[in-house]
Order: sequence, then structure tokens, then C-alpha cells
Amino acid sequence: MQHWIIDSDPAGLPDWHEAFPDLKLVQAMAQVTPADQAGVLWCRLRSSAQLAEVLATLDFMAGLPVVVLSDEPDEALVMQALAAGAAGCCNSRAAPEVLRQVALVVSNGGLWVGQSLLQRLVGSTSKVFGQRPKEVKNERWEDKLSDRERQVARLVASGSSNREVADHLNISERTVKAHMSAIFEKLGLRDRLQLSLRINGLVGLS
Amino acid sequence: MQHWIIDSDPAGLPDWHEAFPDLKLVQAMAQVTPADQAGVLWCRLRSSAQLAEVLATLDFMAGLPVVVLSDEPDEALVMQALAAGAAGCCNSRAAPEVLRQVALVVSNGGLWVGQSLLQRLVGSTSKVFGQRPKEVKNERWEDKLSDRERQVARLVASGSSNREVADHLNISERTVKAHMSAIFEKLGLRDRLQLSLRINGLVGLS
DNA sequence: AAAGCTATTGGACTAAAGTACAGTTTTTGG
DNA sequence: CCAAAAACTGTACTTTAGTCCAATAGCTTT
Repeated sequence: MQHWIIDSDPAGLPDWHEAFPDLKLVQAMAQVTPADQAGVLWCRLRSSAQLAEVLATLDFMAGLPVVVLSDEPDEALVMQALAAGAAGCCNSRAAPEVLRQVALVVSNGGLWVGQSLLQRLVGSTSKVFGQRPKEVKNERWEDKLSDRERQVARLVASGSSNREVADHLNISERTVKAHMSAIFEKLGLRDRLQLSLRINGLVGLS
Repeated sequence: MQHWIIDSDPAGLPDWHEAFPDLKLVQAMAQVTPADQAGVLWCRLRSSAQLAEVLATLDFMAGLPVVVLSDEPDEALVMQALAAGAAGCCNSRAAPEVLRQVALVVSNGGLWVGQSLLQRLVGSTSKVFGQRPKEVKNERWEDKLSDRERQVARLVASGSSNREVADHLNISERTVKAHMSAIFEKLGLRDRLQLSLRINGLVGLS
């Protein structure tokens, strides 16, 4: 899966690189060479004026689903983007795992709609929105792990082998294993597949 | 993760058992013993009149998210269910992998909204809805696998080990490995984690 | 300063996972 | 009926994954 991110800032955001180690960060549409394989095209909007420009070129991105990244997304923007053919719209500073989840959904033909928007669409003060999130927040996996463990967990959950994680973080494979054991212990899991389900399980609604 | 399904039919549907091998199928609310661990409570509606009855008891199901199963779900029903505190509503005859995906979403505090409803909520004839699904359908993983391979793939993708799959299907572990090799070959994958991402990747929108 | 958590790594080991090669039986379609 | 595909199984092997025991070093809290 190939990820193209278009942003006027050549450095992009750190989380992007963590979310997609093999990301291609470019400054203009023209630099996007439509690969034959599957992928996602992300466009960061620096101003709302840019929206029209971006959406106008969506048609040229033949196979790739397009996700709009905005620093201050509002619901109107999301609606516009979706109506114009984008597969989703989310905050530029979304956590790496959220970005990966968005990628999973849109690369399979789905649409990504954030929970806040969905809440307005449904238009009710559902008990679920009011209550469940709190219960769940008490057992967010992120809170149980150290920074390094979280980093390892994300890479593994996205399909990397221990060897690949080790190379990517410049540590020994042995250390990766140590982190994995700690992760399993802390989260009460059995293996990396369960970890993936735990981390990627919260998909579809941000 | 414990799954309780309430249905007046003591046998339930075959797909339910395939989706959740360790499912607890009961005939009445009273038979649901709220386990301390995480789980999902599924209620099958046999008539729309049952809706009020079911929703009235939602409050008693302390920790468990509730998903309404309907043989003929319509958008009004889904809206009612959500507004009353249900975490989702889907077709009783949904495919096993869809059920599992619903489970993943709701057990993590999310809401499940089907694509058709979302489409109406968004209220536009988005290009994404019109075009992408067709492209994607040409490479649906289900179409590339045999019946048995599909069955194995689903179990593995939901976190089962080879041994567990073998026991569940009453075949040798060796046979499971054979199926796995065939699956990897046909789908061009490397290991079971990639398979899980491929299968569970389409999450959040049915 | 001592205690505790985190990051790091090593050796050694057990257990799964995955592959290669080879074979039988059953099912399916022409 | 025959051919092809699918299902099933075995032995043997290589590679990952995961665990156990042990150790060093940095950083934080009491």
C-alpha cells in the first residue's frame, strides 16, 4: 500500500512518518505518479480556499481514494469533501493509528466519517455517545504502554515483523521481542494478531 | 470477548456460529448472565413491535454494548435503535465477517452505521459511492478463495491459532496449514497478520 | 541515596508458523 | 466417465515468535 501526502511543508508531520514508514511526501499534485498498486492520496489543506482547488483535481487521481487533511476540520468541510468525491476528511494531526485506520477503511472502498459528524448526522443525544466513551477511555491501550512500547505496538499491528520493526527503530530484534512481551503482559494479550485486533479494532468511527 | 445472541429460534443462524464459535445463544434476556469481561449483546427482532420491548431493557445490560439484529432493517429502525442507546443495528443475515466487524467496532465504544444509511445521512450522490465499490469488487478476497479457505481465513483473521481452527473444523492442524499456504498464495500475502488486515481492513462501513 | 520504571541486549530455549515434497480421497463440471 | 479442482493428510524442514533468566544503564520519584 502506497501513501502519497501532499503538503506545502516538505517535512510534513512526524506522526505521518510514524503512521506510514514508506510514505511519499510531495509538494504538488503533479509529483504524484499514480502507482499501479493500491494506495491512498492525502491532501493537506492549509486554507479553506484551497478546498476548491484540491477537489477539482480529484478526477485525475484515477484509482486512488483521496482523503482531505485539515488543520481545523469542521463538519461543513467534511460534507463538501465527501460530496465532491473524497473518501474521507480528518484532522491533520490525528494520531498515527487513526490515520492507519482511515487508510484501511478508504483503501477498501469505504468512507471515513468522524464520530462528531456522525453524531450530528444521527441528530440525537444518544446514550451511547454520552456514556460508553467514558467507560472505554479508562482502558485505552495507549495509556497502559510506555512511549517506546506504543511505537512498537503500532508498527507490529500494521503488519511489520519483529525484524522490520528492529530495522525501522534501529534497535536489535531481541529488544523488539522484549517490548512485545511487555506489551502482551500489560494488555493481557496472546500474540501479535490479538494486538492488531485490539489496536485496529476501533475502526470506522474515530 | 463473549457474544450473547437473543433469538426466539433456539438454533439461530449458521453464520452466527461461524462468526463467533463460542457464542451463547439464548431465548430470553433473563438468560444473559452479565460476564465481567467484554462482550456484545445481540438482539434479534422478529417483528417491529418487539423493538420497544428490547430497547426498554437496554438499561439493564450494564456494560455490554447492544446491537439490534433485524430481518428487514430499514433506516427508521436503525435511527430508533441508535437513539435509544443501541450501539448498532444490522441485518440478521449479515455475513460472518460483517458481524465480526460490527463486534470490533461496538466493543470498542464505536457505533455501527451501515453504508446505505450513511449515504442518506450525508445526502449526496457522492462519486465514491457510485464508483469505487465496483472497482473494489473486482478484487474481493472472498472471490479468490474456495469455501473452505474462506472459512479458515475468517477464523484466523479473528485471532484463532492454527490449532484452534483445526479443532473447530475437526480437521488436522496440517490441513489448516495447507489452506493457509493456499490463501497466502492466492491473495499475495505474507502471514496471518497481513491476512487479518486484509479481511478486517474493511471495517466501519458495511 | 534508594527504589522503581524504562530501554536496551544477550543466550538459550519452546512453541508456533510457514514451506517443500508427496500422496489419497472427494467433489465438481463438461 | 474423465479431468480438474478442492479437501485432506503425512514427514520433514526452516524461520519467526514468544518466553525465561539475567544484566547494564538512564531517568524519575520518594
